[in-house]
Amino acid sequence: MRTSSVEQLILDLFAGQPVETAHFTAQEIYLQLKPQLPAVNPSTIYRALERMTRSGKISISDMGKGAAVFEIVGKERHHHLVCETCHQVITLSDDTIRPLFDELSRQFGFEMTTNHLVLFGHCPACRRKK
Amino acid sequence: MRTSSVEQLILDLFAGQPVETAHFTAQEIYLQLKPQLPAVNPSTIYRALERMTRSGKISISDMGKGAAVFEIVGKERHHHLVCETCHQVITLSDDTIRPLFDELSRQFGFEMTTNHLVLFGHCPACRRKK
DNA sequence: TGACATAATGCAAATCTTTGCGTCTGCAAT
DNA sequence: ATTGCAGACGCAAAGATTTGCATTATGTCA
Repeated sequence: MRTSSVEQLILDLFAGQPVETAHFTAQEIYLQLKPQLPAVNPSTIYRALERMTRSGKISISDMGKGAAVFEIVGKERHHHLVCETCHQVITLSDDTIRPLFDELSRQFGFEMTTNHLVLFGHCPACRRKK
Repeated sequence: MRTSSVEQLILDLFAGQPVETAHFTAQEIYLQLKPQLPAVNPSTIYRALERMTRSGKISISDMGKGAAVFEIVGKERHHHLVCETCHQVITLSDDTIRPLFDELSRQFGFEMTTNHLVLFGHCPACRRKK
Protein backbone atom coordinates (compact mmCIF):
# COMPACT_ATOMS: atom_id res chain seq x y z
CA MET A 1 0.00 0.00 0.00
CA ARG A 2 0.99 3.57 -0.34
CA THR A 3 1.65 5.78 2.63
CA SER A 4 -0.15 8.63 0.93
CA SER A 5 -3.58 8.17 -0.45
CA VAL A 6 -4.34 8.42 -4.11
CA GLU A 7 -6.31 11.55 -3.38
CA GLN A 8 -3.22 13.50 -2.54
CA LEU A 9 -1.52 12.46 -5.75
CA ILE A 10 -4.52 13.56 -7.74
CA LEU A 11 -4.45 16.93 -6.05
CA ASP A 12 -0.73 17.21 -6.79
CA LEU A 13 -1.45 16.50 -10.39
CA PHE A 14 -3.71 19.52 -10.58
CA ALA A 15 -1.40 21.65 -8.47
CA GLY A 16 1.08 22.27 -11.23
CA GLN A 17 -1.59 23.51 -13.59
CA PRO A 18 -3.54 26.70 -14.07
CA VAL A 19 -6.82 26.11 -12.26
CA GLU A 20 -9.07 27.31 -15.00
CA THR A 21 -7.76 25.22 -17.84
CA ALA A 22 -6.71 21.95 -16.25
CA HIS A 23 -9.43 19.50 -17.23
CA PHE A 24 -8.61 15.81 -17.11
CA THR A 25 -10.64 12.74 -17.88
CA ALA A 26 -10.57 9.82 -15.45
CA GLN A 27 -8.45 7.95 -17.93
CA GLU A 28 -5.92 10.75 -18.26
CA ILE A 29 -5.62 10.91 -14.52
CA TYR A 30 -5.15 7.19 -14.32
CA LEU A 31 -2.40 7.26 -16.94
CA GLN A 32 -0.62 10.20 -15.38
CA LEU A 33 -0.56 8.49 -12.01
CA LYS A 34 0.71 5.20 -13.33
CA PRO A 35 4.41 6.15 -13.34
CA GLN A 36 4.23 7.00 -9.65
CA LEU A 37 1.90 4.17 -8.73
CA PRO A 38 2.62 1.33 -11.12
CA ALA A 39 0.44 -1.07 -9.20
CA VAL A 40 -2.55 1.14 -8.72
CA ASN A 41 -5.84 -0.30 -9.81
CA PRO A 42 -8.15 1.71 -12.07
CA SER A 43 -11.02 1.20 -9.69
CA THR A 44 -9.07 2.95 -6.98
CA ILE A 45 -8.72 6.01 -9.16
CA TYR A 46 -12.37 5.97 -10.14
CA ARG A 47 -13.40 5.65 -6.55
CA ALA A 48 -11.10 8.42 -5.41
CA LEU A 49 -12.48 10.71 -8.09
CA GLU A 50 -16.01 9.91 -7.03
CA ARG A 51 -15.20 10.64 -3.39
CA MET A 52 -13.46 13.87 -4.22
CA THR A 53 -16.34 15.01 -6.37
CA ARG A 54 -18.81 14.22 -3.64
CA SER A 55 -16.79 16.10 -1.06
CA GLY A 56 -16.37 19.09 -3.31
CA LYS A 57 -12.60 18.96 -3.81
CA ILE A 58 -12.99 18.56 -7.54
CA SER A 59 -15.83 19.02 -9.97
CA ILE A 60 -16.95 16.86 -12.83
CA SER A 61 -18.37 18.14 -16.07
CA ASP A 62 -18.90 17.36 -19.70
CA MET A 63 -16.77 19.62 -21.84
CA GLY A 64 -17.71 17.85 -25.04
CA LYS A 65 -14.60 15.70 -25.01
CA GLY A 66 -16.67 12.54 -25.11
CA ALA A 67 -15.74 11.73 -21.55
CA ALA A 68 -16.36 13.56 -18.31
CA VAL A 69 -13.56 15.82 -17.18
CA PHE A 70 -12.50 16.63 -13.67
CA GLU A 71 -11.27 19.96 -12.50
CA ILE A 72 -9.91 21.18 -9.22
CA VAL A 73 -12.26 23.39 -7.25
CA GLY A 74 -10.46 26.63 -6.53
CA LYS A 75 -11.32 29.58 -4.33
CA GLU A 76 -12.99 31.48 -7.11
CA ARG A 77 -15.67 29.73 -9.02
CA HIS A 78 -15.53 29.99 -12.78
CA HIS A 79 -17.36 28.60 -15.77
CA HIS A 80 -16.80 27.83 -19.41
CA LEU A 81 -18.21 28.56 -22.80
CA VAL A 82 -17.31 25.92 -25.38
CA CYS A 83 -17.59 26.31 -29.13
CA GLU A 84 -19.09 23.14 -30.56
CA THR A 85 -17.38 23.68 -33.88
CA CYS A 86 -13.80 24.67 -33.10
CA HIS A 87 -13.84 23.52 -29.48
CA GLN A 88 -12.44 26.80 -28.31
CA VAL A 89 -12.93 27.27 -24.58
CA ILE A 90 -13.68 30.61 -23.00
CA THR A 91 -13.50 31.08 -19.25
CA LEU A 92 -16.32 32.99 -17.62
CA SER A 93 -15.90 34.78 -14.35
CA ASP A 94 -18.43 33.78 -11.73
CA ASP A 95 -19.83 37.29 -11.82
CA THR A 96 -21.69 36.30 -14.94
CA ILE A 97 -23.43 33.41 -13.27
CA ARG A 98 -23.78 34.42 -9.65
CA PRO A 99 -26.87 36.56 -10.15
CA LEU A 100 -28.68 33.59 -11.66
CA PHE A 101 -27.71 31.31 -8.82
CA ASP A 102 -28.68 33.92 -6.26
CA GLU A 103 -32.03 34.30 -7.93
CA LEU A 104 -32.62 30.55 -7.89
CA SER A 105 -31.72 30.38 -4.23
CA ARG A 106 -34.15 33.14 -3.46
CA GLN A 107 -36.91 31.72 -5.56
CA PHE A 108 -36.70 28.03 -4.65
CA GLY A 109 -34.80 28.05 -1.41
CA PHE A 110 -32.15 25.89 -3.03
CA GLU A 111 -28.59 26.08 -1.86
CA MET A 112 -26.72 25.78 -5.13
CA THR A 113 -23.81 23.38 -5.24
CA THR A 114 -23.04 23.34 -8.93
CA ASN A 115 -19.75 25.10 -9.08
CA HIS A 116 -18.74 24.77 -12.65
CA LEU A 117 -21.09 25.39 -15.51
CA VAL A 118 -20.22 24.45 -19.06
CA LEU A 119 -22.30 26.03 -21.77
CA PHE A 120 -22.11 25.14 -25.44
CA GLY A 121 -22.60 27.28 -28.47
CA HIS A 122 -20.97 28.53 -31.63
CA CYS A 123 -18.28 31.18 -31.40
CA PRO A 124 -18.35 34.32 -33.55
CA ALA A 125 -15.64 33.07 -35.92
CA CYS A 126 -17.38 29.76 -36.57
CA ARG A 127 -20.74 31.46 -37.01
CA ARG A 128 -19.32 33.66 -39.74
CA LYS A 129 -17.90 30.68 -41.58
CA LYS A 130 -21.37 29.33 -42.21
CA MET B 1 -32.81 -4.54 -41.52
CA ARG B 2 -35.74 -2.60 -40.26
CA THR B 3 -37.93 -0.57 -42.56
CA SER B 4 -38.02 2.20 -40.03
CA SER B 5 -34.86 3.49 -38.56
CA VAL B 6 -34.04 3.20 -34.91
CA GLU B 7 -34.30 6.94 -34.61
CA GLN B 8 -38.00 6.87 -35.18
CA LEU B 9 -38.50 4.24 -32.52
CA ILE B 10 -36.53 6.33 -30.07
CA LEU B 11 -38.70 9.32 -30.84
CA ASP B 12 -41.80 7.17 -30.35
CA LEU B 13 -40.49 6.11 -26.99
CA PHE B 14 -40.38 9.70 -25.86
CA ALA B 15 -43.67 10.54 -27.52
CA GLY B 16 -45.81 8.86 -24.90
CA GLN B 17 -44.14 10.75 -22.08
CA PRO B 18 -44.37 14.23 -20.62
CA VAL B 19 -41.53 16.14 -22.25
CA GLU B 20 -40.17 17.66 -19.10
CA THR B 21 -39.77 14.56 -17.05
CA ALA B 22 -38.86 11.83 -19.51
CA HIS B 23 -35.15 11.27 -18.99
CA PHE B 24 -33.71 7.97 -20.15
CA THR B 25 -30.22 6.60 -20.05
CA ALA B 26 -28.80 4.92 -23.14
CA GLN B 27 -29.21 1.61 -21.42
CA GLU B 28 -32.85 2.22 -20.57
CA ILE B 29 -33.53 3.14 -24.15
CA TYR B 30 -31.77 0.04 -25.36
CA LEU B 31 -33.80 -2.17 -23.06
CA GLN B 32 -37.09 -0.53 -23.92
CA LEU B 33 -36.44 -0.99 -27.61
CA LYS B 34 -35.46 -4.62 -27.32
CA PRO B 35 -39.01 -6.03 -27.37
CA GLN B 36 -39.68 -4.33 -30.68
CA LEU B 37 -36.22 -4.92 -32.10
CA PRO B 38 -34.98 -8.13 -30.59
CA ALA B 39 -31.97 -8.25 -32.87
CA VAL B 40 -30.87 -4.69 -32.52
CA ASN B 41 -27.28 -4.18 -31.57
CA PRO B 42 -26.37 -1.86 -28.71
CA SER B 43 -23.96 0.03 -30.88
CA THR B 44 -26.79 0.94 -33.19
CA ILE B 45 -28.63 2.57 -30.31
CA TYR B 46 -25.57 4.38 -29.08
CA ARG B 47 -24.85 5.65 -32.56
CA ALA B 48 -28.41 6.75 -33.12
CA LEU B 49 -28.40 8.64 -29.83
CA GLU B 50 -25.16 10.33 -30.75
CA ARG B 51 -26.55 11.38 -34.14
CA MET B 52 -29.77 12.65 -32.64
CA THR B 53 -27.91 14.66 -30.05
CA ARG B 54 -25.67 16.19 -32.68
CA SER B 55 -28.63 17.11 -34.83
CA GLY B 56 -30.52 18.60 -31.92
CA LYS B 57 -33.44 16.18 -31.80
CA ILE B 58 -32.58 15.14 -28.27
CA SER B 59 -30.32 16.51 -25.58
CA ILE B 60 -27.92 14.75 -23.29
CA SER B 61 -27.24 15.72 -19.72
CA ASP B 62 -26.05 14.49 -16.39
CA MET B 63 -28.90 14.43 -13.91
CA GLY B 64 -26.85 12.77 -11.23
CA LYS B 65 -28.10 9.31 -12.09
CA GLY B 66 -24.60 8.04 -12.63
CA ALA B 67 -25.16 7.82 -16.35
CA ALA B 68 -26.03 10.45 -18.91
CA VAL B 69 -29.70 10.84 -19.65
CA PHE B 70 -31.34 11.77 -22.91
CA GLU B 71 -34.36 13.93 -23.27
CA ILE B 72 -36.46 14.94 -26.22
CA VAL B 73 -36.00 18.53 -27.32
CA GLY B 74 -39.40 20.16 -27.33
CA LYS B 75 -40.63 23.48 -28.57
CA GLU B 76 -40.15 25.18 -25.26
CA ARG B 77 -36.80 24.93 -23.65
CA HIS B 78 -36.72 24.06 -19.98
CA HIS B 79 -34.19 23.28 -17.32
CA HIS B 80 -33.86 21.39 -14.07
CA LEU B 81 -32.87 21.88 -10.50
CA VAL B 82 -31.84 18.66 -8.80
CA CYS B 83 -31.51 18.13 -5.06
CA GLU B 84 -28.34 16.20 -4.39
CA THR B 85 -29.76 14.74 -1.21
CA CYS B 86 -33.30 13.64 -2.00
CA HIS B 87 -32.91 13.73 -5.79
CA GLN B 88 -36.05 15.75 -6.17
CA VAL B 89 -36.22 17.36 -9.59
CA ILE B 90 -37.71 20.79 -10.17
CA THR B 91 -38.45 22.02 -13.66
CA LEU B 92 -37.44 25.56 -14.49
CA SER B 93 -39.09 27.55 -17.19
CA ASP B 94 -36.69 28.93 -19.74
CA ASP B 95 -37.59 32.43 -18.62
CA THR B 96 -35.25 31.94 -15.71
CA ILE B 97 -32.30 31.17 -17.93
CA ARG B 98 -32.93 33.09 -21.11
CA PRO B 99 -31.63 36.43 -19.80
CA LEU B 100 -28.30 34.81 -18.97
CA PHE B 101 -28.00 33.22 -22.40
CA ASP B 102 -28.95 36.46 -24.08
CA GLU B 103 -26.34 38.28 -22.09
CA LEU B 104 -23.67 35.74 -23.05
CA SER B 105 -24.61 36.06 -26.69
CA ARG B 106 -24.31 39.80 -26.50
CA GLN B 107 -21.08 39.74 -24.61
CA PHE B 108 -19.19 37.02 -26.47
CA GLY B 109 -21.01 36.80 -29.76
CA PHE B 110 -21.78 33.17 -28.99
CA GLU B 111 -24.87 31.56 -30.39
CA MET B 112 -25.92 29.36 -27.48
CA THR B 113 -26.85 25.79 -28.27
CA THR B 114 -27.14 24.35 -24.78
CA ASN B 115 -30.82 23.71 -24.48
CA HIS B 116 -31.10 21.94 -21.20
CA LEU B 117 -29.34 23.06 -18.09
CA VAL B 118 -29.18 20.88 -15.01
CA LEU B 119 -28.19 22.59 -11.80
CA PHE B 120 -27.50 20.84 -8.53
CA GLY B 121 -28.10 21.96 -5.01
CA HIS B 122 -29.86 21.17 -1.77
CA CYS B 123 -33.58 21.71 -1.54
CA PRO B 124 -35.17 23.59 1.37
CA ALA B 125 -36.42 20.44 3.10
CA CYS B 126 -33.04 18.74 2.99
CA ARG B 127 -31.28 21.87 4.13
CA ARG B 128 -33.45 22.02 7.20
CA LYS B 129 -32.72 18.44 8.08
CA LYS B 130 -29.07 19.24 8.63
C1' DT C 1 -0.01 0.14 23.19
C1' DG C 2 -3.85 -2.89 21.53
C1' DA C 3 -8.29 -3.74 19.60
C1' DC C 4 -11.90 -2.08 16.93
C1' DA C 5 -14.40 0.46 13.50
C1' DT C 6 -14.09 2.83 9.27
C1' DA C 7 -12.28 3.90 5.07
C1' DA C 8 -9.27 2.78 1.19
C1' DT C 9 -7.47 -0.58 -1.90
C1' DG C 10 -6.80 -4.68 -4.93
C1' DC C 11 -8.66 -7.98 -7.76
C1' DA C 12 -11.78 -10.17 -10.77
C1' DA C 13 -15.97 -10.12 -12.99
C1' DA C 14 -19.75 -7.74 -14.78
C1' DT C 15 -21.43 -3.81 -17.32
C1' DC C 16 -21.45 -0.29 -20.25
C1' DT C 17 -19.73 2.24 -24.24
C1' DT C 18 -16.90 2.94 -28.29
C1' DT C 19 -14.62 1.63 -32.51
C1' DG C 20 -13.12 -0.67 -36.88
C1' DC C 21 -14.63 -2.85 -40.58
C1' DG C 22 -17.49 -5.11 -43.76
C1' DT C 23 -22.32 -5.42 -45.36
C1' DC C 24 -26.84 -3.82 -46.32
C1' DT C 25 -30.51 -0.38 -47.35
C1' DG C 26 -32.60 3.56 -49.29
C1' DC C 27 -32.32 7.54 -52.08
C1' DA C 28 -30.97 10.04 -56.19
C1' DA C 29 -29.33 10.60 -60.68
C1' DT C 30 -29.31 8.57 -64.88
C1' DA D 1 -35.10 -0.22 -63.69
C1' DT D 2 -29.99 0.10 -62.72
C1' DT D 3 -26.05 2.02 -60.73
C1' DG D 4 -23.59 4.48 -57.31
C1' DC D 5 -23.13 6.57 -52.95
C1' DA D 6 -23.76 7.75 -48.30
C1' DG D 7 -25.65 6.57 -44.24
C1' DA D 8 -27.24 3.00 -41.07
C1' DC D 9 -26.38 -1.30 -39.19
C1' DG D 10 -24.36 -5.83 -37.29
C1' DC D 11 -20.73 -8.02 -35.28
C1' DA D 12 -16.76 -8.66 -32.71
C1' DA D 13 -13.17 -6.76 -30.21
C1' DA D 14 -11.31 -3.23 -27.52
C1' DG D 15 -11.73 0.05 -24.08
C1' DA D 16 -13.78 2.30 -20.11
C1' DT D 17 -16.27 2.19 -15.87
C1' DT D 18 -18.59 0.02 -12.02
C1' DT D 19 -19.36 -3.41 -8.50
C1' DG D 20 -18.93 -7.22 -4.99
C1' DC D 21 -16.07 -9.06 -1.97
C1' DA D 22 -11.89 -9.95 0.58
C1' DT D 23 -7.85 -7.64 2.45
C1' DT D 24 -5.11 -3.92 4.25
C1' DA D 25 -4.42 0.74 6.31
C1' DT D 26 -5.53 4.38 9.37
C1' DG D 27 -7.38 6.73 13.20
C1' DT D 28 -9.25 6.58 17.75
C1' DC D 29 -10.64 5.27 22.15
C1' DA D 30 -9.86 2.71 26.12
